[in-house]
Amino acid sequence: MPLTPDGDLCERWRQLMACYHDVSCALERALSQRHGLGVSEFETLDLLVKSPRGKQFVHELHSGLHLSQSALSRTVARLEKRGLVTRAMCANDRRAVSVTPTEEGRRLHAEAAPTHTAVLTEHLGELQPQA
Amino acid sequence: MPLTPDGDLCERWRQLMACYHDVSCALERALSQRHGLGVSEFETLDLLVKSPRGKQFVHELHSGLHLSQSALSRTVARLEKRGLVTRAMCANDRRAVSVTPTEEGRRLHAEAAPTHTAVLTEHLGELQPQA
DNA sequence: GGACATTAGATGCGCACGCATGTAATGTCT
DNA sequence: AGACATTACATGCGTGCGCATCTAATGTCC
Repeated sequence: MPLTPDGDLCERWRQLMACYHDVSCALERALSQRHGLGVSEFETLDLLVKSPRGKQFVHELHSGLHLSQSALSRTVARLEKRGLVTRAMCANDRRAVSVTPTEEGRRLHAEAAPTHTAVLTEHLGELQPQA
Repeated sequence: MPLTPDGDLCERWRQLMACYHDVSCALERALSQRHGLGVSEFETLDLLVKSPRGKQFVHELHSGLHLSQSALSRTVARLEKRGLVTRAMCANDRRAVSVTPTEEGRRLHAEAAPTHTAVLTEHLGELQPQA
């Protein structure tokens, strides 16, 4: 039984949901238990660490994450409170806030990334990459 | 750019998330605005209406929905409060609770189903049904 | 039949989310 | 420059979720 049998839309949606929830829950559990990070927090940290400039404005992060603006704002606040990122006002545009990962943030990300990959491999690996 | 380029796992996960959130949010908005139903509520109602016996036990619904047992319990409670389903104790096993859609529930489902299909078609239709 | 495990469902609790709104800074238009 | 719209972010609020736990009923084993 293929992952996307071509069948009706409803069936595709069902399978998409099933797959998403499976991976999503597994990620949440693994990241949370082993590193004390929620999925949103990890994804945010991930974007920051992989950013070329080493930092991102909040609205830049917003376009790369599936989070409402308010949720993102609070996620960054949580990360800052835990010392994983710092927030700084931008000089050019004093409305903008740039977010920079701290050393601790980079360390935790490096620690959690393998967990992230492992879960993805386990839950998304064998599921026919295509075909 | 194919939906699932075979690329690395991370990219597939990103696309899966993007697709899921897109459809999920669109569904939530449409069902909520036009029919006052959340996605979980619609899915629950949908399972009930399409059930051969015309009713389902809560734990049967549980295996067909991506909801925790507690979330499902509350979802059914919400549906009952709005008169869309009725809960009844099972005679054979007095722990079990069977859930039956009311006429109003069936009516609302019939009304909302086209919305559901429309959103799915719009957001999941053109996305290469397969390869 | 009595002790213990298991199953079905409900509920207390804390949390992350989205929506609406608030605040402040910037852009635009005349 | 002054009025108004827009952008960037924070925050009050309500809601749905998962986890842990509780109650009650059923199953199991001696």
